[in-house]
Amino acid sequence: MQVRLKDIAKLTGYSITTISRALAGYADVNAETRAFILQTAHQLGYQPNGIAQQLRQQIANAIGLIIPSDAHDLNGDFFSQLLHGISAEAAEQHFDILICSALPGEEEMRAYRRLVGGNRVDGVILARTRRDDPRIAYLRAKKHPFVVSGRAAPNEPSDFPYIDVDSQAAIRMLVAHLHSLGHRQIGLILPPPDVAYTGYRLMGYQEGLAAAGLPFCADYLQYGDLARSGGFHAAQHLLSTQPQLTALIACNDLMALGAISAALGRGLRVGADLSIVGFDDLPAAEYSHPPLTTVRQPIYGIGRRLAAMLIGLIRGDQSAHTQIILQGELIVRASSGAPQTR
Amino acid sequence: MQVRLKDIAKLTGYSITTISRALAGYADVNAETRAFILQTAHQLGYQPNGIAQQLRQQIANAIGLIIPSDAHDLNGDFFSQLLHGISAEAAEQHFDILICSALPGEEEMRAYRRLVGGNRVDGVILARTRRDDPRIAYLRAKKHPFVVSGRAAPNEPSDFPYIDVDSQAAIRMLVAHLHSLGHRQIGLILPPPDVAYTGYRLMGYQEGLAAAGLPFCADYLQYGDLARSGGFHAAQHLLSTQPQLTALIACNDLMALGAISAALGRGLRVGADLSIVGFDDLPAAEYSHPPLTTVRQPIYGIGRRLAAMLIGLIRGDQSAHTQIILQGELIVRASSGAPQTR
DNA sequence: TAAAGTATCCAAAACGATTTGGACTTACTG
DNA sequence: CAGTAAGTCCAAATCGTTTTGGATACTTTA
Repeated sequence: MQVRLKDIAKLTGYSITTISRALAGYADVNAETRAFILQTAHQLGYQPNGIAQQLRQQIANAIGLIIPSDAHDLNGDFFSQLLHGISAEAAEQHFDILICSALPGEEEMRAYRRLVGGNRVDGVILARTRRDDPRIAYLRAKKHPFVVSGRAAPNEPSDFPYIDVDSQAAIRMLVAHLHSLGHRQIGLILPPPDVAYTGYRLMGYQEGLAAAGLPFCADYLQYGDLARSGGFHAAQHLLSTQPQLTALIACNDLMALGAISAALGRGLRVGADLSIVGFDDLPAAEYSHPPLTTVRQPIYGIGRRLAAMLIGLIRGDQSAHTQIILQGELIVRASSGAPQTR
Repeated sequence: MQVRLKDIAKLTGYSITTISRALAGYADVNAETRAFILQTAHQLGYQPNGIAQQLRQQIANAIGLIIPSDAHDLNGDFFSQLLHGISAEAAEQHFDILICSALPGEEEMRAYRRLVGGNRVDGVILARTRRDDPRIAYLRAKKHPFVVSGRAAPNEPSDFPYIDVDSQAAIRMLVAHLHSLGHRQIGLILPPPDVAYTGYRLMGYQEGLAAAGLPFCADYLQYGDLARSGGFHAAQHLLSTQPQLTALIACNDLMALGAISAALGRGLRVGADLSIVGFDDLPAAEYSHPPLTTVRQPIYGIGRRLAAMLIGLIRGDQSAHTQIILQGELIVRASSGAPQTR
């Protein structure tokens, strides 16, 4: 069934060693012999057994990605773009990606132990850092290569390689943008409190208000679940309890899209009666109605760079142990405009 | 560093065999001995080397998924929902998912050979079947377990296990829906011709027209790339060359969303001046403006069932070799309405 | 009391590759 | 012509498990 080195050896009359070395391109094999062996191998459709290679070489040529499966739809576009970037880079470097989804908590840690402790992957990419993240503690203790999409929360040490967007500055930028349009009452829809970057975004909001000389009001805050529905409900609540708001900042695009739905549902003209801005610049942002003002985060590129960093670490390149903070880019579209009183 | 059976053996004084059998729960190990071994193993943080287990047991406990990476964003929600379903089921059955992205063509086939021929996965899930799909030919020849999301094209044999939605009937349903609202000029935005299901959707359209007593007009057809931009451009073209159209059927939701953008951009009121319907019922459909009339396809559930089928096949359960065709569910929302002349 | 059974344990052989450390020829060098 | 170098090849060890086929000692049975 499966062709092994042994079969080629038997057929050609050479030893397994020679077959292996011929295929691997070592110089101590006669050119004719190698040609003969290569031809036979090809004829038999030989494909090395990856598992055996991995065992012998002690490398899996795979990186692990454990997806928090609580998100109803994995946060759709964000994850799929990140994954796309990761897998593109991994493919180029001949790495596979081992994915497994698990609920945060004990099940998730079991998955990490199986993949990491079980030597099934050479490194891991972590996404959606949480506060006091047990995964990071585990990987750090294991001294297993890993890179993270997103720093640790503000008051925690980020002593690991990561790529993150300066969301603090980005939110400041959004506040400034809205302030410059004339907005004075700006609400904020935050990610869940246990998400690591929530702190940065809240700080950015407060700094932005301060810079604009606007007061901070805790009633203008709402937490959402990062999905459309979370944004929808948060906006519903804010708009009914704080009708003086003329603008909403949602901490990601999906929640912004949900907020737009809520606003339209209440008969508000988004971009005029109410401005709504997001964060991510998902493909959906450009095609929403109205198109969404947001901060662009190069998710695909981040995925690629994360994979490249991780593979560098796996290969022992210590210079890959870096911490990168990217600046987001403000993308102004029609969902934000000067406030109008009807 | 890494704890092996040998280490536990040395520490406890028992043989590797006994350690292995104790951990595996065999009856020929004394209860006290087992307790002692288990405790020591736990103390050392023993985690079996998955690679070695795989080699010895000749199973990888992993299923493969090769993503066509041509799609700019992997078709975002669709893939991420499918993946979510697959990984949820796989996780429950203790299978991992090996993902690798590759451009359709030679690179893709290399990836298949590496994963399948290299014994790195026990089975493969195929998505986005294409006409005359070389991947299917390869897997069939290898007699490697695989399941497919989507049948082969209409004129090709579908002699493999799959799950598909009866998109022919679904498109008929959409045509009937639009016809019942009063539409007589209905355009169609199709997937690329090499996609296997394109044929079914076109047939459904033609049958729907026939059932409604409407003539078929080839000028009412446009091909898109399954992404928002494809729908946008296809709609642009149709609306400018065939201004008599009062309704557009897009063969997936993303293209429908793109088409809505195009229509709104031309100042049309979607659901009144122009009705637009889609296919999939992605999360985005519910939150679009106007909300999208579409046919629901249980993507997450399909992912789960595909994974369950595949794992059944891997375990040798021949009853898992089935072909399932699901009926879509018409979801009427505001993007379709009676045609109005302005 | 011999035979048969039971309870525990283990050495060695897999799984399929890579790599080490030579062996054996033949050709070159001083 | 002895000694060294170069060119080919290969047996065996190794990676970390699981499993086979006993071995050994102690109990029970006839």
